Amino acid sequence: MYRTHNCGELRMENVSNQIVLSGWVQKSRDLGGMTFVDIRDRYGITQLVFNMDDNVELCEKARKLGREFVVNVVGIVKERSNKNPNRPTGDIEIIATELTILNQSKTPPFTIEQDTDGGDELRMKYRYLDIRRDAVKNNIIFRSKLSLETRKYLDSQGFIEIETPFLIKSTPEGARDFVVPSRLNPGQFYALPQSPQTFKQILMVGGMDKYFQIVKCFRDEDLRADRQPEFTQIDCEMSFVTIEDILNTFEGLAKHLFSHTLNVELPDFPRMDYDEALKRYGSDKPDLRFDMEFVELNDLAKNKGFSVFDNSELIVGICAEGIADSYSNKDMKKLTEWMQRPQIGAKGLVYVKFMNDGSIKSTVGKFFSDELLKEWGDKMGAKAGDVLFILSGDAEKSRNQLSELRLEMGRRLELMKDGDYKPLWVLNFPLLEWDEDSNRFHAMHHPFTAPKKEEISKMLNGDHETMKSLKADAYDLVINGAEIGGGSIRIHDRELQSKNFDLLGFTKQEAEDQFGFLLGAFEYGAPPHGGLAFGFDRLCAVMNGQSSIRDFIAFPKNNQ
RNA sequence: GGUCUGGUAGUUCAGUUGGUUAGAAUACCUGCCUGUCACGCAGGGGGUCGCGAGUUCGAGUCUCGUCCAGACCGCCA
Repeated sequence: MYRTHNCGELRMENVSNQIVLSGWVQKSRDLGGMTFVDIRDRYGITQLVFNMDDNVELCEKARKLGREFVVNVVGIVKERSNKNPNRPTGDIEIIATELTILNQSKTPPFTIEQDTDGGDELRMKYRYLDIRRDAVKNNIIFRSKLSLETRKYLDSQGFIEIETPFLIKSTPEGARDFVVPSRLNPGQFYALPQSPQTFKQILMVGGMDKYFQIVKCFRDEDLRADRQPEFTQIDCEMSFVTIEDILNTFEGLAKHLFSHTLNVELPDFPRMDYDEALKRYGSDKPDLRFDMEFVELNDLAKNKGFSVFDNSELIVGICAEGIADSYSNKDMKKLTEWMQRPQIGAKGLVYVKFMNDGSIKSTVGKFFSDELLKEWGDKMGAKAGDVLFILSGDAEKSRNQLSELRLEMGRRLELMKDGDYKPLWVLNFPLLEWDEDSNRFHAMHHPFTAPKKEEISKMLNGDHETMKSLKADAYDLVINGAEIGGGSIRIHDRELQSKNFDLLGFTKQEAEDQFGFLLGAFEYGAPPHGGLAFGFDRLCAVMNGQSSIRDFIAFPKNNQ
């Protein structure tokens, strides 16, 4: 009648017409011959009822069950009769003949239920109790399924899973390394890999054309809700491929995973240039579950006598639908203050309300005529009832700030719906990023990323400004505004790689010391190659509509 | 490293302009009830208000310091 479950609180087995249940029970009440034992929602039934009938001894035992016990119950299953027609049916009744208490439990510090009353700190301290909760357990089961499906798909595509070392030589740039003292070389340290990047490139030189690994990576940086210092990547690399091959292969992986774990069939992923993403959404990882695109107003708002706008590099806005009448002046003031918090740092927030009665209210109403404001509205697709939010100033800053506002309005207007998945490839990232503080270039992706083919000559001969504009064959997969993965075509030529290290401020000696093994490998006919890595924890979280990755990790790190 | 928010019963929280013996819900214990399903009823135990100093006749409440937690920024090639 019931199959055996290995992965639940209750293990059910048929034993000669009897059923044996093992697991945790939570509460019980002696009901004079019948004991009700609540368990957590599972198997689609709301609870099990252990019917002890007139077995006084069992009743006494069951009665003593306090908050959490591990029990073995032997009994016969029957569908519950339900005398109250208003109550839902489907409960299962067990006519119990034996009840063995396998172990007892102290009163748990928080309720072990779907909606627990435990705070984060408490749940982490008693993670072994927390994991018993379906909310966490199902996540961890999902994670297992996801890694299994990843291996199935990549195997079907001819990929080979290869392990790379964890105790390695430290590499500079990027995040801080975790270090491990070396016994054989006192005073020296191993580093833990921030990613298997160089190893997988060496595997390409070694002819392992399609490599993958589900691998732990380590970065000694502060935590976030979607960031842990040790995290898991689906790390991949392929030889003799174009960007198109890589995108198609891993779009295929993403589709396979959605299809085989969530039963969601994703349409082909749209693609967008990095530059376009910034222009339209102010972000290199736009959340496409809702529109609210940026509209630039320089031509309609600049040099019309409002000095703040006149002195701005960019005037850009978004249109939030249907809130003109519901957002009071006070709400607007609060929103402005929210934008002015140091974390966002907007100087101010201009709004134009198109009221439902046809009137227009705006913070800049005395500088611009209603006709002109109407023109802005038309350009931005505003209807009666909508509000324009406008920022101005430095182009990059304004776009960043407006992007935060866009997401906030998306949250407030509940435009990000559960079960809605909007993937996006963001393409053609810049190769280099100028860092004002250290007065040098950083690799936007990493130092092994290749410039686009047509940029190579510029890269070899160009001046400083040219370097800033170089584009790379680098790409990110974004789903619902979360960066799920990224990768690039790599440099496979020793000279070009040396030039790149040079641009990044490495001396010849440093490059040789740090990456000599890779440069050396390139001299033996390194094939053109490229790849990418998916953030496994984030993928789990995004697929389940959760913003924190913590509950997909059995033993997440606490903040120090 | 920075900004902000918080720390009160096992737990989640409330606590007014500083003013009797610091409350609620839930959990826990005892008894009653028994076809319940957030069962119900009656009773009970449980708090160094994070820690330290200060102001005051009087501090959970105000000030300073400190510790811890969380969010965000920095950081995350």
